[in-house]
Amino acid sequence: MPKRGYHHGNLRQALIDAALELIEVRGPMGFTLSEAAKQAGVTPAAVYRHFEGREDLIAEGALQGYEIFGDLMEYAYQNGQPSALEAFSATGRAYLAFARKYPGHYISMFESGISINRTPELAAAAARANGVLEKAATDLSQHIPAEKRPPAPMFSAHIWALSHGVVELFARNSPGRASPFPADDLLESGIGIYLRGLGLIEPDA
Amino acid sequence: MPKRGYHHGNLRQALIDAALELIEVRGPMGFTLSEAAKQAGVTPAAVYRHFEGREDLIAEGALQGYEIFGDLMEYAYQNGQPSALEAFSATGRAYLAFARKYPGHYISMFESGISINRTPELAAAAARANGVLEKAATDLSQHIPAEKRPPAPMFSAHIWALSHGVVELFARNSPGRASPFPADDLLESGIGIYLRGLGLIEPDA
DNA sequence: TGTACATCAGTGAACGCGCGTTCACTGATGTAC
DNA sequence: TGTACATCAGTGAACGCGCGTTCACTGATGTAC
Repeated sequence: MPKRGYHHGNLRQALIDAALELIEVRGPMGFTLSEAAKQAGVTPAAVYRHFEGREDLIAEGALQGYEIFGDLMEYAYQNGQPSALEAFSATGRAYLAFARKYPGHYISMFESGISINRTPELAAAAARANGVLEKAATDLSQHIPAEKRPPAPMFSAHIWALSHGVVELFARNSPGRASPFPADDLLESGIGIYLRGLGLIEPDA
Repeated sequence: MPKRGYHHGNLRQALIDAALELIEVRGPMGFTLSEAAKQAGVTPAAVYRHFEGREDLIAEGALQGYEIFGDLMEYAYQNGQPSALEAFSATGRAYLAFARKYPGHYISMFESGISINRTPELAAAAARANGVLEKAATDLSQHIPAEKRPPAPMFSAHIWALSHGVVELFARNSPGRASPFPADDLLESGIGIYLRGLGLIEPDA
């Protein structure tokens, strides 16, 4: 574990961090390699010592995002055990918390146009994160009477879509679009109503 | 109603159409004024006869989008009358149909970073579209026992978020992210479960 | 510990490119008489 | 109908800019002896 590397210390990570900050501020397309280099205190050409190019830099940010995301989801899932319901709810909250805390990562992952199949590592990291949500959904669906049970991937997709929509429309400050309610409340209550619709919590709770 | 205008005919609209097509293909930031001009068969400088600049061109596309969107939502709402439930469901379907049919408009409206308050016309058009969904939600909420009734704007926001999430994650071809189910089914079933959770449709329907 | 050498992270200049925007212009269309 | 003039939509050249990427280089760091 080197305290400081050759010249910069850890330029590779510094570039990724700079890129993520810029992506958060300028959007995925507004991000420029040159500006990231400048922000890391380095010439644009130096970037090519660590990355193949602009796209590669973004992809690396997305990869780290999926890893953090997967960790958070897994932790939330474990933490909610042994209650399937609590585990599921916790993953929903973790989703929003991640989007809040790591907006640059979130944008790189979901809005940058980077394909999930760009590299095997990226595909694997994304699959792992997705797997946690699906597992939580599967656990939960055991509690639904078989005849009225929707496929677990379907209601996992519902929750994912709801979460993503809340993030995009109400958690991020869409210019001029005021949130009618705090995003957390919106997601929490939305999931609550949805789960009631599945018969998983009491109708008059 | 001129058959053909001075030189081009109706360059203004041709530019908007070209911009919308490009935005659909290249994303909101990948869109360039020059390319739109070229696609309309005209010099980039000609754009400035009709628009103040690049942003103005995008904003005009967004405005037309909100107008079409508002019309569709209103039509769906009216068409579902007198059933509050049917009217509400129809607006949900209309949302997805709009995103499908007018992707360029959709992106200009929700993903381009154009502020809704850029011009009074834009703000008004957006407010009208939003108003239809809120009205449908309000109508519907009359059927919920008052003590367990969430505020109408809240559950309008839920449905909006769910719809938006489905569009972003599963209707648009996110690179490498395969949809587990057709988007329509996903939205329809999601809304169904949600409404059941509100006690608006029979629990064992 | 000291010296000679190898490594390689970062430099700085250069490139070709397409961008958004400006400007004086031109020439087709519309209008007055 | 024909002519002279006004309008103004679109042209084409030019601008300054920042971009991503390349390249030969340099000089600090690490290593062998």
